[in-house]
Amino acid sequence: MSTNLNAMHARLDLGALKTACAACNLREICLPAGLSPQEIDKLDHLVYVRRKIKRGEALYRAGTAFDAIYAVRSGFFKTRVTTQDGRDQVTGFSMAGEILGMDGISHDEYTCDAIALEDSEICTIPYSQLEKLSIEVPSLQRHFHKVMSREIVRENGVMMLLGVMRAEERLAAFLLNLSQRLSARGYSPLEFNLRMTREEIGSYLGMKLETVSRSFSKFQADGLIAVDQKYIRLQDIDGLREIYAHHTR
Amino acid sequence: MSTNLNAMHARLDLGALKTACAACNLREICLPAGLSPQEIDKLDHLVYVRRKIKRGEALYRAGTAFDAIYAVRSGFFKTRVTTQDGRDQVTGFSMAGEILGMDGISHDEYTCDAIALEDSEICTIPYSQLEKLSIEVPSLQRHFHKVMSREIVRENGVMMLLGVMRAEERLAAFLLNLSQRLSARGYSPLEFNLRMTREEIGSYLGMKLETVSRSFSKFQADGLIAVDQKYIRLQDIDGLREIYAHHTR
DNA sequence: TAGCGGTGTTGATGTGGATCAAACGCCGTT
DNA sequence: AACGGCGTTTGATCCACATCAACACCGCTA
Repeated sequence: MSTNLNAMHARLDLGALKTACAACNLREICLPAGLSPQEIDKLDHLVYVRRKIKRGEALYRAGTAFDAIYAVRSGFFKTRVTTQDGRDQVTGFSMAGEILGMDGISHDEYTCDAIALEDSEICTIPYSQLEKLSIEVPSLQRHFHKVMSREIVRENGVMMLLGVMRAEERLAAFLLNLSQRLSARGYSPLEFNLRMTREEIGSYLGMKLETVSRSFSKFQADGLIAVDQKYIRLQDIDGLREIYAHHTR
Repeated sequence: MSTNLNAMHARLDLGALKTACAACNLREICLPAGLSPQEIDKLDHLVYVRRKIKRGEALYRAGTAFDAIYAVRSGFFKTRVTTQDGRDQVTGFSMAGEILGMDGISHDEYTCDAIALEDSEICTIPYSQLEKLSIEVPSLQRHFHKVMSREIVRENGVMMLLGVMRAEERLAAFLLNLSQRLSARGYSPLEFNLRMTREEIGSYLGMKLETVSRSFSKFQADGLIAVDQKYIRLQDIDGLREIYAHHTR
């Protein structure tokens, strides 16, 4: 558990189990966004467990008792809901700095599964303590509300995708969204490796993996992107935007 | 403004502009759910504006400044998001006791339109005051979090609808959901009048109005429901459940 | 009482993407 | 180096739903 040779992050914990939002380079996009150094310090006392989740493992599963929300420290997750009969819908992909588990608040149990798509690390934020601290630190309360609200807005956007857009528009929207989020984290907005399979993309976008694959091929043929397995390079981002905006027909 | 001859609710305001959650028959399903009488009393000071919205009018629109959330007192709303090019997606329908406007928190402006589908009445809950009161009344904070979380979960369900279910399954899910919510409000779960058009149902469910109409006719032919324009009677609710559960194929 | 616009139903036809099927590349295993 | 399995690509075919079109109905207003 304390094999903290994970080079990139070793400086952050300095041998302590306790994490340090104050020293985390995600603090501007994660839960502490907008807090003062003093306030972040308080939050640090709350986020006391960092946990590693291996690729393929669940951070939590639908039906298990809710007691914490999670911040993705590193890695990549999908969330999905499943029906009795086993069909499932990917409801989102989460990357560093994003918050997971808010679906659990409503009924004191999680309603979806959160599965790591690569070896990942998360910070545990016990909900009861978050509630308490929100009372002491109004700006934390406000920011947490914003995080939840943002999730609502994001899901509205997905409903739009699924409800009115056609296959290629959805995929263009998906790529542009990924690009933008990677960019906000200091990565290249123009080239990246997908962490999910075609099938997972399809599930998220409400289409079959074959259609995802075909659309990728089409985009490549049209010079919009270069695809090599999971590696994607956006070659004509305006072209993609045009496809995305073009839910005119 | 004070033509409070609106028979059903006149007893509630007794000539005062101030609303009274304490006396509201929706208090068990609305924002005050779970609060003690003393706490509800505090909330009452906050919910000081009740407003009437006529059928077709907007409670708020995307892009306008956010400063309050709203509780539906009576009536019926749809929320929708619209793209530049005018296509829109109905993201939800709201009835008495449900909360609107939480999408506005994230970026200090509303991101969707909330349109009354019949003459309606809403309670305004200024957000800044809700924030303050949440600090004083932890159970209010908790319940508000639950309300937001429930919205996230609801939207997950819609994503499931849109992503993996076929037309008749979606419509069955829609009817069962309406039935359940009406039932929770003391109305008959077996017969009701739709407040929205076929087109609005279709937009919500990601299908065309013709398909909605055809599916209604199919259900009727199969003896599952009786349809007479907006009037719906559920005749075989288990049959509907079977269709809904049957996203096996 | 007629006319009219918004809404709903139903039929005929078209099509985007699903389904079915085959083959290939990549990767870890033996 | 051969093997098997998973993920992906691509082609052929199918079908659920969209689209196009005509008409019916209902509540208005005049």
